[in-house]
This record gives sequence, C-alpha cells and structure tokens, in this order.
Amino acid sequence: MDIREIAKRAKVSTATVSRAINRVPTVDPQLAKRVWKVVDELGYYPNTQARALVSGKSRIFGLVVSEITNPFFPEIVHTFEELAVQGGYEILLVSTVHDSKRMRTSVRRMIEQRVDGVAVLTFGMEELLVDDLHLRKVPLVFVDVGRDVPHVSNIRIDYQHGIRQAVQHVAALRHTRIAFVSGPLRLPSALARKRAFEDSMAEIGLNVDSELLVEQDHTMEGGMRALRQLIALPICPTAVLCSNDMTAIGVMREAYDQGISVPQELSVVGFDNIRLAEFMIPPLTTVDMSQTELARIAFKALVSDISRETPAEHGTEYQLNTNLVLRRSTALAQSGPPRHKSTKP
Amino acid sequence: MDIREIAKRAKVSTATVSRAINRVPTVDPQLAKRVWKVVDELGYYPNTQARALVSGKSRIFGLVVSEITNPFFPEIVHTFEELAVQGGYEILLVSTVHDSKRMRTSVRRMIEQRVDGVAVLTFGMEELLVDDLHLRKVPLVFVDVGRDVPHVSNIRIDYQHGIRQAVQHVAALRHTRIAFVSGPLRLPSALARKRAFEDSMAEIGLNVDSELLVEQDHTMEGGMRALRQLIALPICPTAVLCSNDMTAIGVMREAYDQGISVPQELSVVGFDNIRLAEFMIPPLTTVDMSQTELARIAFKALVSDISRETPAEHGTEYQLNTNLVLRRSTALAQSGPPRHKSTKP
DNA sequence: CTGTTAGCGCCTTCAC
DNA sequence: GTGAAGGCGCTAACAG
Repeated sequence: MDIREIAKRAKVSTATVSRAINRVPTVDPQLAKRVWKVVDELGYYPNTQARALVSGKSRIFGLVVSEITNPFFPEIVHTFEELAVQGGYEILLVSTVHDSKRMRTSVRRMIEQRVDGVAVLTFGMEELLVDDLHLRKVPLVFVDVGRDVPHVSNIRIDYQHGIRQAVQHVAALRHTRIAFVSGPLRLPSALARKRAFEDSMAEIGLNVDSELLVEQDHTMEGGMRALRQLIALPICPTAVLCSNDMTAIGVMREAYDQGISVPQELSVVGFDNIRLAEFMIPPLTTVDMSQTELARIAFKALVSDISRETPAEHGTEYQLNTNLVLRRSTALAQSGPPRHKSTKP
Repeated sequence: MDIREIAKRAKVSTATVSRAINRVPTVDPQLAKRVWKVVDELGYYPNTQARALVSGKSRIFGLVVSEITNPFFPEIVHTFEELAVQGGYEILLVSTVHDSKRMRTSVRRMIEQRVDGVAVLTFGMEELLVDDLHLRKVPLVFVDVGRDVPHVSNIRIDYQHGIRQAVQHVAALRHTRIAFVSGPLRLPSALARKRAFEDSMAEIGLNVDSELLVEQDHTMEGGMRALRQLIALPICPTAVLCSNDMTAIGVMREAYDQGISVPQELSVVGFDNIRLAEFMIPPLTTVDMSQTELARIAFKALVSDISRETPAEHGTEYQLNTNLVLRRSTALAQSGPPRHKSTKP
C-alpha cells in the first residue's frame, strides 16, 4: 500500500496526496479531506525511507552516551526522546562503551543512517567522532569540549559553581580532611571537577594532601575501592566528595561494609544528582547537574543548527549550571582527634 | 557521494560495486578489492534509506519498554543493542509511558520506519500494539502475554520459582506476618507475581491477611507509601516482599525515615535483581529475573521469526526462570510479641 | 490549486 | 562474472 493506492482511491494525483499528508496549506480542503479519509481507512503510513531518500533528510538524530546502564543517562535519553518525538524526529541511540572499535562502528551507523545531527553527551571527548561527522557537515553538539571546535556547538558546564558550594558546605560542617574521588582524569569533565574541587579548597585556605585525591572510574566499584584506599591512610578523611553519584554510592556501600556510619563518622557528597540519590540510605547530598536540562539544551542546539541554512562557523556555546542539593549524607565533623585506621579487626 | 561515484572511480558498474559491498561471493576478488579500495579512500558509506527502500527490509527492530528511566530497562536496552549492532540491526527505542495516546504514536513511528520486528518488553500487555502491527505481518515477541496470540512469540516467566524461594526463605527466618507489595494488578506480570506469592504462602500453610496485601505502582514512591500503610496496621508485618526492586528500595527508604532498621526490625525482599540492588544499604535480597537473558531471548526470537520464511502460525514460546539471590536485607524475625504500631511520636 | 514527471541511492532481475 | 536498466515510495519542480 503506497501513495499511489491512496491517490487512486481518493481520485487525485500522488502529488496531491503527498501535499495533503504533509499539510501543505495550498491544498483544497475538500481534496485534503478526501485524502485523509482514505488514509485513515486504509491505515496508511508514509514510508520514511522513501521520504528520507528523496528529501535528503532522515529526521534522525544520533544520541551518543557512554553507557545506557549508567543511571545518569536514561533520564537524558528520556527527555531527548520526548522532544524528538514531539518534533517528528527519531533517535539513533549509540553507546560508546569507551571502546574505540565500538566507536568507529557507531560513527558508521550514524553516517549510514544519514543522521541529521548528533548530540554527544558522553563526557569522553570522543574526538574521532567529530572529524568524520563534521566532514559531512552534520550538526554536532558536545558537552565540555575543551577548545573551540569550529562548527560544533558546545554545552559548557559550570562545575565550579556547585562544587564550591559542596566544599563550603562540608567545610562549614568543620571538616578539614576532605577527600576527593575523581573520575578518569583523561576525561575533560572529570578533570574539570577535580580542578573545581582543588580551587574551591584553596579558596578557603584548606590544603589538600595528594593522598586524599584518589582517581577512580566513576563506577560504584570504583567508589568502593576508593574508600578502602582512603581508610587505609594514617589519618582518615572525615568527608569525601565524589566526582559522580555512582562513586558516592560505592563509597557509602563500602562504608557500610566497613561498619563506618554515614554521615556520623563520614560525610559523603556526590555529583550529578541522579534520581536514585534521593533514595539512598542516607539520602545523598549531591551537586545537581540537571539531566533533563542537558538533554533539552542539546536537542534545541541541534534543531537550531539545522534550521540555520548557512551553518554558523562558530558553533554556539550553551551553559549549564550546577548546584548543591542538601540531603542527609553529611554531618558535623566529630570533634576530637581524627580516627586512625579502621577499627575493624 | 554515491555508488555511482565509486563505480566510476573503480571502473566497474554500479552493480558490481553493490555486489562487492554486499560481499556477494561470485564477484571477482580483483574487482572487489578495487572497489573496497575506493570505498575506503572516499569514506563511502551506503545509504540505508535507499537500501531499505529497494530491499523492503529496514533492518530496524522496534524495542518497546515502559520507561527507560526505570532501572530495569537500561540493562535490557544495552544487551539488545549489543546484539542488534552485532547483527547489523538498528533499534527504534520506544517508551510507552503507560499512556495510550503515546502508544498510538509509538505504533505509528514503528510502522513508518517499517521495522522488521518488534520486541515488547513492557509487562503492560499493550494489546493495541499487537493488532496494527500484526496486521502488517511484523514479527512480534511479547513478555507474559496471557493467552496464545497467534503469530506472536511469547516469553513466559516462571515467577513462581523465585517467589516460592523468597517466601520459604523468609518463612525459614521465622517470619509469619509477611506482607506483599504488588504492582498494578491490571498488569498481568504484576498479578502473576502476587498470585505466586499467595500460592507459595498457602503451600506452607501461612495465611495472608488481606491487609498485608497492598497494591502499588512499582515505583520507589509507591514503596514508601506501602510501608507507611503497613506500619499503621494494628499488627505490623515483620517482613515485606515486593513486586519489584524499585518498590523494595522505596520500602527501605521509608523504613529509614521511620527509624525502622532493616533487616533487624524488618526484612525486605525485592524482585528483578536490578544492578543497583547489590549496592543498596543493606544490599537487597531479591529474586533475580535476568534482564540480559530476557533481552537475549527477545532478540533471538525476532531473528528466528524473520529467518523463517513461512511465518509459523503459533508464535514460539520461550521460558525465563527466576531465582532468589540472598543478600543482607533479611534476618531472623525478632522473638517476642510483634511490634505494635510505629514507636515514633 | 492540481497533475505530470523526474529522480533520490541502491539492489536485482535479466541479458551478455 | 559483469553490466544495463527498471523500480522501491516518495517529493519537488514545473506545467497547466
């Protein structure tokens, strides 16, 4: 069943059917109605492939995330999808899994599908991605890309704002030995968070021993490892800030295993504010970086890039702020001398 | 840049290019090599739209989930995607959001994209979906569809197996007042879980007061509400089994708020075994229903449906088992009389 | 305002 | 084993 079938039954030309379906205003309402009647009766749905082929527009956006199983991303996918559907777009969801072979595959997939734009919300600076896509003039929006990549829009995140709040909050609670568990420092976003932490500490005159800076991988297991490492220190930290919520969850879990109570004996702060943070025990104090807002910005960026017929040579810059959300995983530092080593057998 | 361009440069016909690219074995290796050389040099990628149009195969599978933000699903999406990419398929991810308008949109999207098959892993018995799709002879695989829908494959889940284990585990811990927080009972899967609970209780001669059966919505908030309702009872349960992990997380969170300690004062068991369950505090004892396995079965079902030229008139039946995973959210029931009401002010 | 027509990029008979 | 040609379903000129 195709447009010709409809045309025949509605006794009009295929061109008219096409116009009616696409709601071209110049079509006679009478005819349009006749067309729609047949369309509805037959349950006709236009073939997007044919449409895409002739129009040169696939109406598909690539959405690149690190791993859909990381709770940070589903919210983004959800919002992005919402907007896409609303705007008549489909999404080609791609996970890079931090694997370069996989990433080449992803690029291939996106090009083969002739995506109309790509949002890379992956915090991994997947540069390889850029060139190939950019070559084909596909609108791109990134997060945290360092330098000004021409023609590529960028969502810049103000890590400093939220992280400073977190540091000051913890400091106000009289913590002085404050640890920071970072993500992989080769990721610009992870590096930026760590920098923001250091700067914020320096700002209030707290020094941060290098032993209190542990690099991990943004996973829960990483968080567990980090805490194990920290409590093995001669003088343990009384508070630990984490580069993301997953890490913080891992830290809390390890604290539980070690019999260290949060927040009484150890204050924990996360970053991202994934939905689950609120349901942790205790509910996690964390820095909010709105996933829905991020998705919204990315989507809009793409749409506006597309509607701009002459591609701006400087990709647009967008901003996303971060903010501390107080919950119950932080508390006043215990007075008295810092606890030495784990008291467990 | 298209197939003609390649043909010209490789000094062969477009037919040969097409054959080379599609690895038709009868093509002269010499020519094939020449073609591939040009393809690689130019970074040519075939246009899937054109391919789909002419072949009648989109190589896209629809994957319908309830909500990607429900942690149960990302794992499924991940595995399904893995297999899809491996098999040269793309995924059209669709969330139904339990909204019928939205669901019609989803059907439209899938038909417009001419998906080659649809996996409905949504536990919602979205019947509307079936007819329209089935009419177009799109292979379908469902979870827990009640009756035998012709031509539709079905993954049947053995809830009884895991839930019986859970009940017996809790009973062995000397609990007798055992509550069950179900999902929306209009969902076949939720109903089946509740039934499995009741049957398992009956089997060991434990009776279940209707006041201990609370229906909720499979969300964390629902879990919180459920526990609030349960502790308001004249005689509180000492253990609560939940229809899914999200609910269990909500229950634990509410217990925390109420100052009830898990597992000492209240044992909690979940269902699904989402990855997070292991990282809860305390780690959640739950019934495992493998998300990866589910995705794997669904994918294979679709592929095998497609490869079967003459569609079998009875959709195939698949099986997925469930199993209790012991962690630390259950403990011996406290001896002495059951606690009356909440002891909080 | 409507119809006719020429492709969009590719695959696939069919001759050779 | 290779090439020429037709057509997949639709849209976008261009005539009328």
